[in-house]
This record gives sequence, C-alpha cells and structure tokens, in this order.
Amino acid sequence: MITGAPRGVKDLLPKQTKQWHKVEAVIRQITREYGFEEIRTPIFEHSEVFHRGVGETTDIVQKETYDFTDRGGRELTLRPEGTAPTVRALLEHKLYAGPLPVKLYYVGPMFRFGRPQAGRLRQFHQFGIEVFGSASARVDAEVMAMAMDFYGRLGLTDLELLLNSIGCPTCRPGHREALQQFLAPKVGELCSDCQKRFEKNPMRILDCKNERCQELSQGAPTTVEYLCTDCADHFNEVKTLLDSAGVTYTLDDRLVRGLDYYTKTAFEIVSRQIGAQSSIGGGGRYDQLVETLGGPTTPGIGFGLGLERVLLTMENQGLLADDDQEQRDLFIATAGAGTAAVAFRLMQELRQRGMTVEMDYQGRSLKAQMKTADRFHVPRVMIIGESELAQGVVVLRTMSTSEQQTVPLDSVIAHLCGTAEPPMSV
RNA sequence: GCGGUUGUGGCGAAGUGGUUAACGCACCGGAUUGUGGCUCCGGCAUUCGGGGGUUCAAGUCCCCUCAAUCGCCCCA
Repeated sequence: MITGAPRGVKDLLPKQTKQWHKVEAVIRQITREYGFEEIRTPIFEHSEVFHRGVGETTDIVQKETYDFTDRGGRELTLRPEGTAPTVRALLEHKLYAGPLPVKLYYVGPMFRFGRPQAGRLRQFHQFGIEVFGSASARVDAEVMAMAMDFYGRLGLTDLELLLNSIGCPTCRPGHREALQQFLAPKVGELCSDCQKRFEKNPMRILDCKNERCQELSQGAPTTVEYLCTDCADHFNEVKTLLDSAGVTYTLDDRLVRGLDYYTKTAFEIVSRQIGAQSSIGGGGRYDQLVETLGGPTTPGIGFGLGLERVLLTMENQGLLADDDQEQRDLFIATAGAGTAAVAFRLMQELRQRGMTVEMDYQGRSLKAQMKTADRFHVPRVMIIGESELAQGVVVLRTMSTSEQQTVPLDSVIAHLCGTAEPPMSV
C-alpha cells in the first residue's frame, strides 16, 4: 500500500453506507413533510464567503478552514459549514425575490482542520436546514421541533435541547458593556483565549469551558437579562410554542455558540453518550447574515446536524444492529460447456424483470458455487448442467428443503416471475 | 495546535534480544462420479505501520516519522 487515506478522513464501506442510506431516507422524508427543498452548493467557495459569513473572530475561520489558492490565483476555502454558502447561493440566484419564506435543506460533506478524535473528522457530513424571510418565532420553534423530530424518528433518546437567546444589535451593546464592566477587574485571570475575547467578543467568555473562567464569570450578566423588548417577546413566544408542542428543552443562559452570525435564538442538541464531542447538532437565528453578505435585509434561521455523530449516537444506543444481510432472489450455478452463456442470458432477463440474480464469475466447481449461493442466502438456486441443457431443462433447487424440480428451459422465466414479459421500460 | 495510549496476515490476537513469527475467525481448495449449511484435511505474513540507529543477533531496545485512539481547545 502506497498510502492510506489522509488523516481525519474516512471511507464509508458498504456496511456503513447501508446505515447512511437509512438516515438519508429519513432526511428525505422529514424535509418533504416540513416543506423543505434541497439545495446543493459547491464544496468550496471564495474564502471571503466564510470570513465575512461565519466571522473573522471565530475559531472555525481562525484555525480550522481548509484554504487553498487555485491555479488562477483565487483564494478558496473548503466549506466548513453550510449556512454561508446557502446564503451566497440565495443572493446569487435572488431566491429572496420569490415567495417567502424560502425553506432549504442540504446534506453533504464539510471540512474543518482539527485534531481527529471520537466524533470529529476533518471531513464530516452535515444535514442542515435554513429558513429565509421570516422573523416569526413560529419558525424558530418549527426548526427546533423538526430537529428533535428527526432524532426521534431515528429512535434516538436521551438527547437534550439547550436553548438561549443572545439578543440582537439593539440589545447586545448593553449586555456587552455590562459584561465587560463585570469582568474588567478580573481580566488578567482569564485564560489567554478569553483575554482576547474580552475585547473582541466578551459574550463568548460565558461559554468558555475553562474552569477558572467559569468561576470568574459566575454571576456575570447574562444575555437574557439584557434582551430588548422585541427579543424578549420573541424568546417568550418561542418557549411558549415549544411548550405547546411538547418539545422539551433546557434553558442555558451561557450557551453562546461559536459562529458570529447568530442573533436571538441559539440552540444546541447534545448527547451524553458519544464521548467528549457531545454536540450532535445546533443552530440559531441569523437576522443580519444576509445583509452582511451583501443582500437585502432578510431574517433567517437554521440548524446543522453532524451525521457522523448522529450515527455514533445511534450505534451507542444499539440502533444499528446490522440485521440485513445480503439478500438475493436467485443464484444460477452452471456446470459444463455452453452452460455459462445460457445462464448469463437467463440472469440478464430475470434481472430486467426485477429479480436480484447472481452467478459465478470464475468457472468454479459446482460445489464452490453452491457454497457461494448459500452465503447469498438465496431461497433458490437454478442449476444448469450439460445434461440438462441437452434436454432443454434446468433444475431449480429450494435451499431450505433441498428439494429440486426440473423445469423446461423455455418456461423457467415465467415459472420464476409469473410472466414471460419484461416490465414496461420507464 | 497541545497531552496520554497504541500500531504483528482481511479481522481478532500470541510473541517482553537469539533457529523456519502461535492460535482463532474469515477467505480459497479438497474429502472417488455434477450440488450448500456440520465435520475433517490442506492453502493463505520472505515479515511484524514506515525510515534510521544500537547489537554477533530486533517484531522485541533507542530516535524520527506516519496513522489510529482518548482527552484539551473548539465544534458537527
């Protein structure tokens, strides 16, 4: 082997893709029921999209992006998240000019340069949704309800929805000032990251995981306390709606989240069962993002869910029992000159009628072919030998009972399919 | 980016300086005439992640490197 796959990326082998298909099927279904349509944006964008969209001060932009210069000298970045590209596409194609709100979803790979560990890859996959053009609290509630519905449909339990409101440009300056006043005497004791945050984005000190910082920020003014009436009303309505729909949540006034574009509602879904990387999804409202990227004032909200972490949680909750084995309808075994061509012809005709059929590729012994047939768990095996061919018949063996019957070659397809006619082509 | 642990055939796993690197599973083949699942027999690592060093001698010791894994940071 010359090299393995690069660090932090993984192949998904048949055993896994089978599981992914199940999750993807749920995504397809739930998005249809909630009225979302799919958007597929490129895997890379002009770096600018993320620098301005996600925010220069975020960890993602500062140290986790995959940046490169193409042969034309353009500064490009592999997408670390799905919201900024979606907004870019919204603007480029003027989707905001149509009926609002615009409800989009995406599924695909994202790239972040970090040290790999359980639940953290450099290429990972997200399922995300975005709603543009409505500032209504109903949309906030719907987005969160949908996320929880999604997990529920996959059978996941013991998840926690953390909820907070981090205000808007009207109320945030007041909070920021109060927070800086509160922390001013202790700045020197904060961790180095938080010392920088103190000036640039003091709010993020609230959810710093450093123990000392947590102690120092005990009793600090929370965003909720400084919400303007608009944000407060909005937040209350969101909670009321979630309550009425029976969506349980935990208020967390220190939840801030690492992307700069969030306003008002911020939420995160965590699982206690997948190691240190406990967040399996999160999102929030971003009422200024579209403007920031050069579009018209358009409120928005969305979530992004990590599919690897979802699968990991499912695995830990025993929801991935790989019960489905290889299942074929028929195996055709051959023995002797001229039999393979007949078998091949029959196999193709049967496949065109919808049966899953296999035959041997290497001209192995009948015994070896039977062994293979057994592994495919086929209910029946068609055996075509030289003597049968001479008589114009084939043998059909029922594996479970070892019973065999002889069927004329020219009626075996009708015998197996119930009709000799292939289905109408599409 | 930082710290801990680990790296032997497709997988699991013995082997703690000294002849031809256990074993289990999987896979392939065979057990008198063209037939599966059980059993039996046989095959399957010139090589121990990669590179360098120490030694008469290294899978076993040292260094570097790559990767995996767990944690920190952050987040999905």
